[in-house]
Amino acid sequence: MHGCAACPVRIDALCGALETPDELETIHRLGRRIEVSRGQTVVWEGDESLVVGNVIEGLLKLSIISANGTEQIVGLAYPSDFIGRPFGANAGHSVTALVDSTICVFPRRAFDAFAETHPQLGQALLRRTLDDLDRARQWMVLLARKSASARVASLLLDMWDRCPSGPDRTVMLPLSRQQMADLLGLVIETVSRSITALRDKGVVSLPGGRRLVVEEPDSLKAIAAD
Amino acid sequence: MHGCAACPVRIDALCGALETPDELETIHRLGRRIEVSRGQTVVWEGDESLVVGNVIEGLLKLSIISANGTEQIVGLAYPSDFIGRPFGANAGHSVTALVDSTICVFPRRAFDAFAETHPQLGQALLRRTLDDLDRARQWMVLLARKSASARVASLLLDMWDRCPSGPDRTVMLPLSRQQMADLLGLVIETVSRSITALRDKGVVSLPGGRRLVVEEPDSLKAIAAD
DNA sequence: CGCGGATTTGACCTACGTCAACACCCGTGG
DNA sequence: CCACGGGTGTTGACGTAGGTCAAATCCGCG
Repeated sequence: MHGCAACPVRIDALCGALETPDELETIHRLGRRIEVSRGQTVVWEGDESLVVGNVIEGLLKLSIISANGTEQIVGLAYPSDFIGRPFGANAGHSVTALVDSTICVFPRRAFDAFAETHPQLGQALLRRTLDDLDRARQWMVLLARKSASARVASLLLDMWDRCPSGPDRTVMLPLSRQQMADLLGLVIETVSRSITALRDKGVVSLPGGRRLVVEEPDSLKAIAAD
Repeated sequence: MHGCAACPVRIDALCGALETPDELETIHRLGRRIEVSRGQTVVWEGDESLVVGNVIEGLLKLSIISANGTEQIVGLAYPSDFIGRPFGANAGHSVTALVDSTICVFPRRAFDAFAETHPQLGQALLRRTLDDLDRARQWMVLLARKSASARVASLLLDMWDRCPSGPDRTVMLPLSRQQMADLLGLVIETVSRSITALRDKGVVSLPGGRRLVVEEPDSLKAIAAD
């Protein structure tokens, strides 16, 4: 028993769309809560997605290896986000844990069948996917048009409001410089230089250990805008 | 009467998911076939999408104006593609005709209601949206990692198999250099230079008037790969 | 203390952007 | 028939943001 009733993301995640005790019971029996450790991959680019599921805790990356060998991170999955590729098509990207995470997985075929017979769930997944698409397109603008410093500033702002942060304006950055670079379409040195430039301007400070303090949110927003 | 039965894209478009005569009749009464001329916008970025619909004939762009004023094309809509943003959220991008086109539009609210009561349609839209998302992420890799010439080569290949082309390897390019630049995250001069470089290498030839002949498909593919 | 990975810093180079001419294509009108 | 003009595309000269390569420096951990 993993207790959907006690699931910390039930309301926000896809399952929140299910209402009758009957439905909940069925999906409950389908799902299995698993722990994935940092670096572990749960879906491989190009393979049929064997599982789909919800992120309960942690952070995963969605990534594609480009022809020239560099990795591009095409999305992040935070708690309550849905991962995997339902309905037949092969996964367009890998899904890998960036930090130790716990996810609730369903066998893909069983999930497909369940979704087809429970319109509520299909509906909810559709809305979620439309939102993901909007976000992906917004990110395309960043990749295509923004300067390195604007990209970095955008990312830091993103993480500031999506990541566990202290009461002061401190964020614990979950990404290495390399991962930021993979996400922003830059190289590691450029990310590093951009961040130190922000520090030198007093916009952020770096108390060490992947901690970041946003000293001047407005300046950061201005830089992020381009 | 605009005759869904005679619609050239009915099978491929979203409506292909509807099966009973009853459903078809209902959606038929909801839809209206309209002509949009080159340059005309049917959905505005940031506004609530008043209409959604299917492209019947022509080509539209999905675009976002970035903070610094440059336009980024985040997608193209070919015949049988779905356009507009159902379900509440404001449109993340504008939709504008690149050439004179004809589309079949539905009032957004009525479509939303119809989709919620007809799971078949919701299902079909979900599959389509998942595909769009995969494509958008693939495009992110191009924008983030590929060289200018690889981007241009990728685009030419894309258009070669999606656009009406002669029995020889001739394509009628539907995009101006500016539009290609907006799509590829480049400036117009760079696009122009890349294309002439391809011509000089004998990979393509340009018989004038926006026509393009792919002389060496394999070379073009190699360049597109990076 | 010493090791290995992550991050920073520096010197240098190049792909692409910028700015400015110029050429081409086509319809209009003298 | 040719002159003209505006939109679209090409070419050239030049500058720079960010990539590359290499060397410190930092930091957590046995």
